[in-house]
Amino acid sequence: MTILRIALPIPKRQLFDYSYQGQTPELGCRVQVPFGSRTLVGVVWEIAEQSQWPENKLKAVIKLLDTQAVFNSTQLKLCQWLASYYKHPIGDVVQTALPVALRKGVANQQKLQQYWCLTEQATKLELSELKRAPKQQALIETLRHATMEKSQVNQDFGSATSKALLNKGLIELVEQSYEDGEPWSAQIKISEKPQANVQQALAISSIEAKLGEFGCFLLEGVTGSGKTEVYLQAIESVLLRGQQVLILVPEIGLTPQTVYRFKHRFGIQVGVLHSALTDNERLEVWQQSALGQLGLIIGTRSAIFTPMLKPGLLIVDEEHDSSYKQQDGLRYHARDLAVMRAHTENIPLVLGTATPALETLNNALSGKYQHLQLPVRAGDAAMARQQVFDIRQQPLEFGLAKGMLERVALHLKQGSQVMLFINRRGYAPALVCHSCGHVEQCHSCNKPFTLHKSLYKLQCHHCAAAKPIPKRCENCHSGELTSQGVGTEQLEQGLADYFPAYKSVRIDSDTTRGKNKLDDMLNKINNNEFQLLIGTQILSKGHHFPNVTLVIILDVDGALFSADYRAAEHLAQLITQLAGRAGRAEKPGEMWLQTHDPAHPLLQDLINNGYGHFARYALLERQQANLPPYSFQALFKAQALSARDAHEFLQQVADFFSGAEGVMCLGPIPALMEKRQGQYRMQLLLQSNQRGLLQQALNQHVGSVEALPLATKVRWSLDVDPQDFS
DNA sequence: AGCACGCCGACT
DNA sequence: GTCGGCGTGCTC
Repeated sequence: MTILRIALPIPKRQLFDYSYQGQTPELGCRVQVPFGSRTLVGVVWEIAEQSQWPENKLKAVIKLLDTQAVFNSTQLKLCQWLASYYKHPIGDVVQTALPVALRKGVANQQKLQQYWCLTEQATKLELSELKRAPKQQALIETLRHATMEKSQVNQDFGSATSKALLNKGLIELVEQSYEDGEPWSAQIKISEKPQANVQQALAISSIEAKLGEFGCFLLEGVTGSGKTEVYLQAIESVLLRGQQVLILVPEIGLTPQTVYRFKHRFGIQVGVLHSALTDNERLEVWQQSALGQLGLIIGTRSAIFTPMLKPGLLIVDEEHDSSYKQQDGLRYHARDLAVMRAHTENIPLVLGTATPALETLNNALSGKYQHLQLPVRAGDAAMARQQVFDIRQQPLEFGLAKGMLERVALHLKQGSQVMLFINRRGYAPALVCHSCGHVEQCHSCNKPFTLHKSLYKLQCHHCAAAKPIPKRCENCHSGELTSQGVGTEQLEQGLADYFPAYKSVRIDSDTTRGKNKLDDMLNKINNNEFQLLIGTQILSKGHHFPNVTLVIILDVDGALFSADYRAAEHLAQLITQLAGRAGRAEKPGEMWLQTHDPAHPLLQDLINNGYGHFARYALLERQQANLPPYSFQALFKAQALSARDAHEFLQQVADFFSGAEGVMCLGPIPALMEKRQGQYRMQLLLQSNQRGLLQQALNQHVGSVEALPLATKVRWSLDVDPQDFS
């Protein structure tokens, strides 16, 4: 009898055995199996002759769903690695790696390609007959040159346009198998490319020299130094070899312009994977890539799982970006997985950024990665000059010092745009009673409510809680409630009142919610419709603001004195990214950092010597403090309605690890956010100087942790290489 | 995870 | 008497 050992979407670190009659399937095929009272879709992970499970309790596979495995050998290996490195249940890993449609058990068969072409009637048509329908006219015009895929038409013209033309009998839908279409390798047309400068050429040839084998590159290029051109020329070589390229970009960086740039350069279809796709659209890209029908695939974090028939190159753009680390479930880092993937596929990997993560820089400095540098800014770019502004004993108006307001006025008068950066949404981060000092707090999170004046609400930024703004203090009933601190909303309002002649806009997650809203706003900004730009993190990600000549960061102190040892690194990345995206050669920008500690060594190092120097200094500090990347961490988190349960559970976990060789055990201690959404949160940090020892200890004990009686009572997770300690 | 089983309180 | 609350435990 054949026993199939199945990975099921169940949070247990084990496989489930089923009997199977018939020809033995490949590993990586999906099956439908009975599980308790339900039926589940799982993946054949191992094949055995016999089972540990008593034969009378063994159930049979209901149905084999694939004749060909949905995972190729590379993906099987990567899943295996993920499960073993992150100590995560294999079934859950498989679940994460598979597109939703395939998880549900739909057939993994490619649909027919559908594209629109003109009917005979349309060839005789005078375009002027459609002059009242410009969109239809444009589509006809486009189709006169070439047929176009249905999905592409929907994206570019909208489905209403094609429907109208279909009804008029001017266009028709033609179907064919993707395999019958012209392959992308035959479609490549390289449009004109710029001449690479010396450093770019060196970087390109270094990458090209590694094609066909494993190699990891850190491409460190200041903003505007032409990283993308290096990508493009390396991609070109790979495509011309008939191989595929997978590019990862940060969540916010996947804009139509990014995609257009690649599509336009090579004249081929680009597979795009982002969060807004439907399950079927995602599956389609996955299938096309797996069958080698796409030359280029661009996507966010989870795109790293997309299979390729003929892989040639991996690129992780803005590799320092924190969105590459998944923060729930399987807490993998897409950049680290990319390294593993490049290794198993035997292809090169390029990690590109202006501000490398300290882990990555360390690997480059130690020679593990090849370090490619682009120090010169090409074309019309110039880095904004960075300076600190001492705000000790300075009165602040809506968070801004007087001297800063004067700078703002000056730049506005010169017809430039001004950008103000503050990492707090809302009007004010707290509402305080002036007579008794009581602060309005969210009862589920024990954190101050954020005041949102425009919404007439107090909102908790850690859970969904919100309530009307109270008139009186809930403690002493005094009517003197005052706001404490400054958020984007207050800053915008203050500036709007102070500079009534100029238009202001606020760019944060409150105002950019909704499809294309951010994109619209950015376009309007670059059309000079606004002069005062107030925003959060979002501003630093991937967008250029050539008309901005003044950037002010209001609150750098928070990050300099944070309990999170990565906060300074993130602040430096933010400052450097912002400085690189404002201004241009004939209109260089200036940047001011408001601080109470103008002499802070990290801050001084950053503004005087640049990110590269700062990062090396910060690495030295990490080394002295024995922090990552010089040590290795794993973080157990637990949350429960009672703080005692969470603590008790982690104490038992700590007891397992207390004797582990070379592993230090810190905790259990309350998490930085002690309470969230009504749950008490604790954590236990494990640290070792050797990755191997930490892994060994985890291997030895996760099983026992999982088996603890309390493990079913509290919500717990294990985060290997944690990024976020909140 | 999700579902059944089970043991207690408030309803027609 | 039963409907349903969610604690516990199991699933090949």
